[in-house]
Amino acid sequence: MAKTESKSYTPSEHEPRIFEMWVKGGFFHPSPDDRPAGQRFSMVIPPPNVTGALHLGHALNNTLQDILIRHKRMQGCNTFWLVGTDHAGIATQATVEKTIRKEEGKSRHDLGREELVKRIWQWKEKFGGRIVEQLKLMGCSCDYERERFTLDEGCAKAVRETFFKMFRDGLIYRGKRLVNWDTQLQTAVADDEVYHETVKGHFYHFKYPIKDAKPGEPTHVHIATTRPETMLADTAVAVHPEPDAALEVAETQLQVKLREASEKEKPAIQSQLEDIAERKTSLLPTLLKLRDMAKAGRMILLPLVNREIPLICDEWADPALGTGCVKITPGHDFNDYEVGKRHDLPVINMMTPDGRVNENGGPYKDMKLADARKKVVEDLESLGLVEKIEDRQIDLAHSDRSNTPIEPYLSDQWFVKMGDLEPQHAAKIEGLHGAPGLAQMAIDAVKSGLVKFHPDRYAKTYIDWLSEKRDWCISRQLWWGHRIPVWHVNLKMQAVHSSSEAVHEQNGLVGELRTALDELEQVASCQGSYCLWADPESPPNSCFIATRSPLADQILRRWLDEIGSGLDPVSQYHAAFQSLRACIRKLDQDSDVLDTWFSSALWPHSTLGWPNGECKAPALHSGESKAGALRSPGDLLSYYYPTSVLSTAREIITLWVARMVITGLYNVGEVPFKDVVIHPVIQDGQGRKMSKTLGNGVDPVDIIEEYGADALRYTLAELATETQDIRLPVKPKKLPDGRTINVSEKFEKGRNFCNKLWQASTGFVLANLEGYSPQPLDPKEIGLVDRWILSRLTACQQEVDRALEKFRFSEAVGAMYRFMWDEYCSWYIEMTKPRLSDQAPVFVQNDGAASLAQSSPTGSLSRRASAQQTLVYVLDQLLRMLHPVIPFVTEAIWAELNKAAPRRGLRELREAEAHLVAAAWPKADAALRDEALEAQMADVQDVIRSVRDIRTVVNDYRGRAKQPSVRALPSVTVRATPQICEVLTRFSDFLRPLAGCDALVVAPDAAKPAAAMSRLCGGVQVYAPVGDLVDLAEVRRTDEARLEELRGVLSRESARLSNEDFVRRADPGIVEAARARAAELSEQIRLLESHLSEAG
RNA sequence: GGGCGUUUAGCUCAGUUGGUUAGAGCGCACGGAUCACACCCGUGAGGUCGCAGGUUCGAGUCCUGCAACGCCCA
Repeated sequence: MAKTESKSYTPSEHEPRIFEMWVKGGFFHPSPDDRPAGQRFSMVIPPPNVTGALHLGHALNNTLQDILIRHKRMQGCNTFWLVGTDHAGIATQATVEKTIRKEEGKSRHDLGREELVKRIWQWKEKFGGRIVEQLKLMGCSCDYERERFTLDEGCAKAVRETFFKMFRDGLIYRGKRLVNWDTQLQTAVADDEVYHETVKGHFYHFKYPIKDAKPGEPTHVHIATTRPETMLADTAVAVHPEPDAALEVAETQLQVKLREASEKEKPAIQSQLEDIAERKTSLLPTLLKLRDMAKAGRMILLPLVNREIPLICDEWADPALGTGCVKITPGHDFNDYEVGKRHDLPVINMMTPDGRVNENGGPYKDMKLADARKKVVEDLESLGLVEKIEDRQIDLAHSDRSNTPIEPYLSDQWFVKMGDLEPQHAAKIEGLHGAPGLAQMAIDAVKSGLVKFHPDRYAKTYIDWLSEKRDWCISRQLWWGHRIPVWHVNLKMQAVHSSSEAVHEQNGLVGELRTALDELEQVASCQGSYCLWADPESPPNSCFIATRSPLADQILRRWLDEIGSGLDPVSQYHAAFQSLRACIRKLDQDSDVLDTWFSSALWPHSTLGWPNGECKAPALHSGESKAGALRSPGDLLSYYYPTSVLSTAREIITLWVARMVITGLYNVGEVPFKDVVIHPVIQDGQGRKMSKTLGNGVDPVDIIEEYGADALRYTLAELATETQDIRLPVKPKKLPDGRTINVSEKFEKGRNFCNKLWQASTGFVLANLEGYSPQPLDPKEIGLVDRWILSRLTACQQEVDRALEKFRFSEAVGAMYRFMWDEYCSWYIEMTKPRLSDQAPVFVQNDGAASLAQSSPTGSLSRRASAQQTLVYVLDQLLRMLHPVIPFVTEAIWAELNKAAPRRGLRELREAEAHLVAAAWPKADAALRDEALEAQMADVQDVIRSVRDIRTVVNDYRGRAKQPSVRALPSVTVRATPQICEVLTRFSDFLRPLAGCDALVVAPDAAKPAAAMSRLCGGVQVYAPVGDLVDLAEVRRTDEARLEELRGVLSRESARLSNEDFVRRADPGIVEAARARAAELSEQIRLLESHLSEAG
């Protein structure tokens, strides 16, 4: 029958109350104190998207962070882990908009900006707490009392201040750029919010008529496109300046490639070569003529819109592709935009923000792009200008957020300058600290080692990306986010005739405006709140005002209100307002918001209270803050900044890590963190990303429910090697309640580990503590086995320390696993059993030497007592070491251990700390390491394994022969060198029970029993007479096989040694070891041969 | 197209400065309800270290090339 009582560890019985205890105890909520910088440890969590739920990647990342912070907390550091979420602009707005559309059938425009933002906040309040709740379930020791949000007041302040500073420093500018436009959400989306997908499409070949074609000249130019409707905005057609040379180059390259290609690739290359040869005869003459015509400045009549556009020469037109000519649409294609810049072509936009044709599309105005495409093709067809339409696979960019195709779209955007500035300009910017530009400053921080990546190869990703120094587009056409703190000014220009007059007048008006703003600042006591900038790219009647504070905005808004209803003559602002009226015709607040990464970039210092200039920091007292409230920000910043470690995924090294370094240096003057840990990506068993659509995702909360938080953490930490991907085979599991969840049997290892620890601790150690009375011990004089486990404990501690130091989580966990499971449980605990049990004397009585092993310095400590004390001490150390990885079960055991054995230690006895979370990290005591003893123990283990092996072979045989198996061998004889015999004798106490034999004879010259099975290990021979139990002829085969194997090994070894080069050139130690090995092998072979011959 | 990574047992992965007979967990086979633990204990089988060259006395490890897969950036 199954056991009625389950004693397994049940995580759900412990986790909630333990977590509550930690939080109530204030262990996660530190206060700055007098600990020096070296004893402070802080981290900021990579803020998860507020709309999201925790996925396995978060679980991994937060496990690693929690391991780090718990480790440092136990080492006595003042530890602070800031938690919070990201407002995730587009993702959140899209989610809420979708809900509203579905539930109320309304668009954001129906609701209006204010209402939509209100709704998103409501939604955030309702669902935004989910992530933090999940972190709590995982046991993460974040400071939940200081939770932050990238859109909260403190972050808003930091965002405004940063924007204003950069604006003032000339690092922010406005420009017309082609952006990835999402016509559904009507916003620009960043490159990283775009994914590419191959779809079925067509390649349309059109003919454009050439104006005034002369005899002998082509009458039409042939172009091909996948997006016919964009022809409405064509501003040129390009042909290669040297089509003949270009074809030659292409041909030569292909020939080289053909020579080196594998047979498989050759046909494809061959056909490409044929194509080029064909082009040289059929296409090249026309291209050459067109080239000459382009040089002559000839024009093309763009059909349908009937516009004249130039034929130009540009290398973008590849004579080896398509028709050899290419239409140029700078307003709707990224490559064409570059061509347009080179040739100073006009840029025409033919699209409205919602993806229709605008007024530039003439008759096609208001049609959806897809409809316009059909109509354009039809109309060209009726004009006889369509040559052919091919089917083709097209790589199409899609918006990550709406899954609609991206349209390149020309629009006004704000940018941060990343590249190097003019030296005089750079020198004036304090925040650059002498660097030539923002990107370079961040590159230098890594190159100089101020910031280190782990694994260090990721520094390359970071540096390579920053080295492109591409400007950062920071505006998003959304409503959810930090509004760009800029006002657009339309100046009251008079009608002027020349551009120089206009600039002159602009200068004058801008000067007046500046004076008026200065006056406003005076009256409102907000000096330095406005920054004025006239954009040389914009028309002269415009300029921009950046505002530093909400107050600065309120004043401008009030001015607008009063302009509508009449200026208030008694207002303090009256005079300044009048001055404004004199120079401003129109004033609008910029409607865009900032890229979410702009606020994330400030996260490490904005959350610690930057900018603290105006913060009247109250004294910091623990226990009086409300969640979310920011207390004494200045103190946190000076105490915890720079943070210690940042742990994150590699995909945001560029988007986030690089930008945090930039703003940290720019705003605070110090890097935001010293070490960046990049963790691997978790994939499913087939190497695919986990995703909702594939349904292969694993929900950490499901894993916690199934296996416990510790099991989740253990397994994830063990997976965290330095590789970049890790695979986690996923399989669905049906729950009793009908739900199906994804689990992975990998987590069973974590669960089993926790259970094993629980069983060993509560079921064995704690169950054997009756009469526990510790005394100060001299570790040198305690029992051999105790010394052995202490030596192994020390080795493990050293390994764990080394691994954690280098952020090698998997190694640390592996070392602890092996120590706990193999050494503590499988060997040490088993070896204490004879000493703890009442039958212990049975194993010593006939063997005087054995008492040596158990002698204590004073003789007053019984064998049972010393075993108890060491068991407890090692468990104490083990729990401390494991706590950062599996905090719940260790804390649960700790409480039990404190009840049964509150005082513990070796040389000194101490009262254990009440809670493991705040207990001291165990220091490795090198004096406890005894490698000679470990080697002796290895011999003992070998003998034990040999005996067990013989017994298994015996029982295997008996099983097949339908005979009952034997529990222990009747007798075992061990022959070995006198030294080893002496060791074995000292350990003989537990040798017999562990090996499983009734009688044991150990002597260098012990008589070999007849009809014996043998095992050889090292210099030890183990014999067990088994003639009564098995048919020896049957068993003989294993010895023969073993003999064959040994001969093989010996022959390889001998060959090596007979190689003169090896003996001469190899390290002498290696040669010596090889000789010793060969000698030992020869001896083993000799013994085995004689054993076999004796056995007949 | 550029960069990075991976390829070792049926599966998931370790393998340090090149040097014993290449390891672990799971799975598999056999044995075990012995008084911590069947989420367990004991024993075992299972590997031409992706392929081809090279360096070296010696290569899973270093170098070159190739292949497959994955990720990032264009």
